[in-house]
Amino acid sequence: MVRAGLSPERLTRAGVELADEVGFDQVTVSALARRFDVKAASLYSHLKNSQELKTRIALFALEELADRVAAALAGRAGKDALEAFANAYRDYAREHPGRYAAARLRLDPETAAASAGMRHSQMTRAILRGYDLTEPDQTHAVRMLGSVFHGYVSLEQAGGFEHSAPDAQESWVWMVDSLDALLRTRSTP
Amino acid sequence: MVRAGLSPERLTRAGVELADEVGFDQVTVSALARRFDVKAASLYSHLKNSQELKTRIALFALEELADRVAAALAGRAGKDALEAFANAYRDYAREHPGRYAAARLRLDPETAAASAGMRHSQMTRAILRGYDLTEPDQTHAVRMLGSVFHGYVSLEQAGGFEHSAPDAQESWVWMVDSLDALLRTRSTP
DNA sequence: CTAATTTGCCTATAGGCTGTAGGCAAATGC
DNA sequence: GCATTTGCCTACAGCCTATAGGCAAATTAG
Repeated sequence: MVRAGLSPERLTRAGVELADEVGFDQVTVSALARRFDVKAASLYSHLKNSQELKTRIALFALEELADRVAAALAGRAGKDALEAFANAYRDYAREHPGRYAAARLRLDPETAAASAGMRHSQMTRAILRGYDLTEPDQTHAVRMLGSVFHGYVSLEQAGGFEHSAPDAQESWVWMVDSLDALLRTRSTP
Repeated sequence: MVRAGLSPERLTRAGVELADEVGFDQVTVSALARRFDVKAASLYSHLKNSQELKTRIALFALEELADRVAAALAGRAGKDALEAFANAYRDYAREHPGRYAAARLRLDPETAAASAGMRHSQMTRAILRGYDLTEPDQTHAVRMLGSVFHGYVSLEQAGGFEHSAPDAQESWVWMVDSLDALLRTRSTP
């Protein structure tokens, strides 16, 4: 009986791919075991439980998304940075719907603190440096950007803009434009 | 053996309450049966399957939320209407997290068409009458408002603003203010 | 008012997922 | 080569969805 060569890392990787294929909430220990042609019970030597699997996938997605956003932001400022940030976010969600859903998993405080979550908020704040906002406006703006991008991507993924004109892409551009204008209005140079 | 007096309507009502108590995705046929002190199999005379239960709860929530928003909007216009709309939305999510989650369930096209979903987009458009937007800006604005309100409420519910100052309420007011300013900027009287 | 029918909830059952316990064989170390 | 460790296995228990068929309560008909 040849061994499958399981490990937490390989299981996480496969879980990440499974999430994109069948949806994050369809990721189960059973389905993952089938993918390795192994019995479900065997996975419990490598994973404490299914929650740990989901958390690992979420952490992977948060990290990957942060990397992408960081790459997109490199060398950009102002509206350019805002657009790059917005598009990195939306593109990731479109390319990897399961990973994006995973990234929204609610983590327990200590896991969240050790996650790439901090990088995300730091990068959002970095964008706002181009707009000269002072506290508490900066925090308000961070929350607003997070809300609008997440909200849009989430509604788009749910098919909310599918059967109506104009194209979702147009609204996205309009929205990012509008946010840029708004932030410039709020800036105190 | 005294009968429990089940019906699709009573089951839906109880499901709605269960959703707020334990979370929408913890609503199961089994849990609902326990609540009526009845075996799970008995519910299948009244419900086709668990999907139907969830859909019914979603439709109830959409309707109830639309009613609330309609009441909040009555007699208001402009920024006043925008604030009322925003608050009706957020308050509902805070008071009834399970119902709010249910309202976000993806419905199949024909069910969606027969739902209160249309009322929601019509009411959003009604608010924008106060800002003299022309197409396609109006559609873009409808999508943006939907995104930002849903996004904020969703992040707030996920605890995203819990451990940081200032209070989530302050950011909300700031955001609604900003959206009003933005829409006025975009208006073409 | 009783008898027939319908309706409502039951038990039994099957299949899927999570998770634990204990077993055997492959890999590793001495 | 032999002992130990490791990895995946079977078996099982508990909970969930869903179907089939049964019996008794409620309703309708004569």
